[in-house]
Amino acid sequence: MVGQSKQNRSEITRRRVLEAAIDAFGSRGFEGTSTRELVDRAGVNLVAIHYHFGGKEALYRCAAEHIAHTIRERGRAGLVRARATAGRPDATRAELIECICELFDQAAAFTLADLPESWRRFLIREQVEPTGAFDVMFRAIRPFFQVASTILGRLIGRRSSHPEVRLLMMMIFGQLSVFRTNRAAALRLMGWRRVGPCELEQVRETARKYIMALLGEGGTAPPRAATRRRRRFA
Amino acid sequence: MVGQSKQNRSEITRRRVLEAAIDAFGSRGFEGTSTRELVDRAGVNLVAIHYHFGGKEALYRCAAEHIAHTIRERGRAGLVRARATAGRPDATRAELIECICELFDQAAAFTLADLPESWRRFLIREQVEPTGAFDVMFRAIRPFFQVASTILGRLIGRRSSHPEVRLLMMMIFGQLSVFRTNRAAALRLMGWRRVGPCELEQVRETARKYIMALLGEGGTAPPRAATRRRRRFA
DNA sequence: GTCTATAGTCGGATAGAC
DNA sequence: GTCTATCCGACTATAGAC
Repeated sequence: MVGQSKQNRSEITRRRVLEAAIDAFGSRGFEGTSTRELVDRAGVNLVAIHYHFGGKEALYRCAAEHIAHTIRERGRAGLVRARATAGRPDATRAELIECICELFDQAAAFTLADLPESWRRFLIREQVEPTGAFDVMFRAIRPFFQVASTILGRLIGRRSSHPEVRLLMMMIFGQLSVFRTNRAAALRLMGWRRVGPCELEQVRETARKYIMALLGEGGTAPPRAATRRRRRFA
Repeated sequence: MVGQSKQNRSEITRRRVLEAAIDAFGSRGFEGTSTRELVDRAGVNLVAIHYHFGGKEALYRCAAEHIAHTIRERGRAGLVRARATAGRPDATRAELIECICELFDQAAAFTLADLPESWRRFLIREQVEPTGAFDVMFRAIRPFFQVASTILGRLIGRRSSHPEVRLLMMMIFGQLSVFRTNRAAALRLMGWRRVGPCELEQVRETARKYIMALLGEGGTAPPRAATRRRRRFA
């Protein structure tokens, strides 16, 4: 029982440090974060970082791996569903469209709402100035883009690696991510105080409408299946 | 002559420090930048920062003001043209569409190509974690969005402050800015090495096409006036 | 495994000579 | 206006007690 408890304690310390690290690195960057502040927040001793991770830099890499792991876990189910549709040769156009809308819808929910603010900052930071940590996280995100380009490729009749497909994919993604990466400007211009459930819903509905338009399905856009989700406005 | 030369020298020092500051702050952030590194790059003495700006923090604010000033200068001409069209009650739909395309086209050229990489980072940093410096820069950017929402409002028949107009505007902007804010992922997914003139051209052409589609002008999209600009591919 | 104590480095800021 | 010299605080990392 004692040995078990000690192992757990070590694991708990690791976890606490890791979560405080993502939070702090995300908010103030690598240089802006001191290990003292970090261990204070985590409620562990100063040397815990060196003991458990080997140093500040190694901790940063572990933080990236933890984010990558979480993204993978969170996205797995949706990815499996999307791959199933994308791989079915007899999938109808309507099914493919619903599938791509659903995929971006989930991406929006995840990156704009579910993901904690500091995690979001961590990711953006690495996009703008990639260190080795970016590769680690990108490997977790890439499958989402791969299946998205497969579906979009089928919809516009080009192979998934065609520049036209990739541009379409990036630009649809941009329609969502602008509310994350240009958050300060977006909030001011939209007159929002934050990107909460109500705002997210507006973004999702609009994105869905625009995906249709970009795919040339302007007139036929059906409202999102009302049975699947009932979202309360905040 | 000597007095003149001294004044110039002072101005030159200020300018050198300011430019090195934007570069360094943009690349490594406020905390990640040391004043020693900064003055080395600028080729001035360590105390120049305190003498000319009053300290590291004050220098940061001045850097933001310098960026705001540059944006204003750079955007003035295009803004005047766009305002003229936007304010003309008899402007045709085709003219308004050309005007909004032109506006975003310029925004793309500016933010994706003309703006130095470190300036871009400075802006993104302030978007994600706004300090007082964001307000300074946003005041320079806002007029662009104001005229854009006026034009888009006329095109979709709503007042410029309507959420639908604002969402449309943000999402069109997102289509462009994704190549700046999610640059690391964008480069990998597009298979690009950088966002150079050739890549910019692809983004612009595609954005133009998609703006048409979002405005419901799918079938009638004319290619961009061929006489106005001949861009060499890199 | 966790702690205290401390080494060694580097940061921003200032005083005062020229 | 610009420089050198220096202060003092904060940082990461390590040694060694418990």
